[in-house]
Amino acid sequence: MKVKRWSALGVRISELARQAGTTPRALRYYEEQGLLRPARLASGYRHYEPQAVGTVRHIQLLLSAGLNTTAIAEILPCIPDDVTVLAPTCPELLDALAVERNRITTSIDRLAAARAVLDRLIQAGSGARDQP
DNA sequence: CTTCTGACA
DNA sequence: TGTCAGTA
Repeated sequence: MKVKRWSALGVRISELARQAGTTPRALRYYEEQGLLRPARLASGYRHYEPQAVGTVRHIQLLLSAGLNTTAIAEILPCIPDDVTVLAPTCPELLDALAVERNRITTSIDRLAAARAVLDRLIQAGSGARDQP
């Protein structure tokens, strides 16, 4: 069996990006934000462990949930490397998540208010459109 | 050829 | 986030 025994436990940035469905640019950004801490090869290239794929997916999920990188940096360490589905590990995590939930609720309220303004504008102008 | 850092839009 | 430059 001719396996690539030298990198059997890790991949370089392009590979991880491919496996996680993202770009090398994003992975470097995550690291800059303290979300990833890849090892470095003698060449200076970043070296990611196999479980990094899961970590990146967690990051993307949290990002899509509206959390900023700072919040994710605090939450990530509460998630086991091998976990498949996101599940609370630390009790403090629940409080942090509640804070984020409130942040999202506030955003929704602001957007709803903005939509209400547009609704009024649209209704006020609907008559002028028929008889220009 | 791939990646790295820094930088610009 | 994409992309370019100049390297290693």
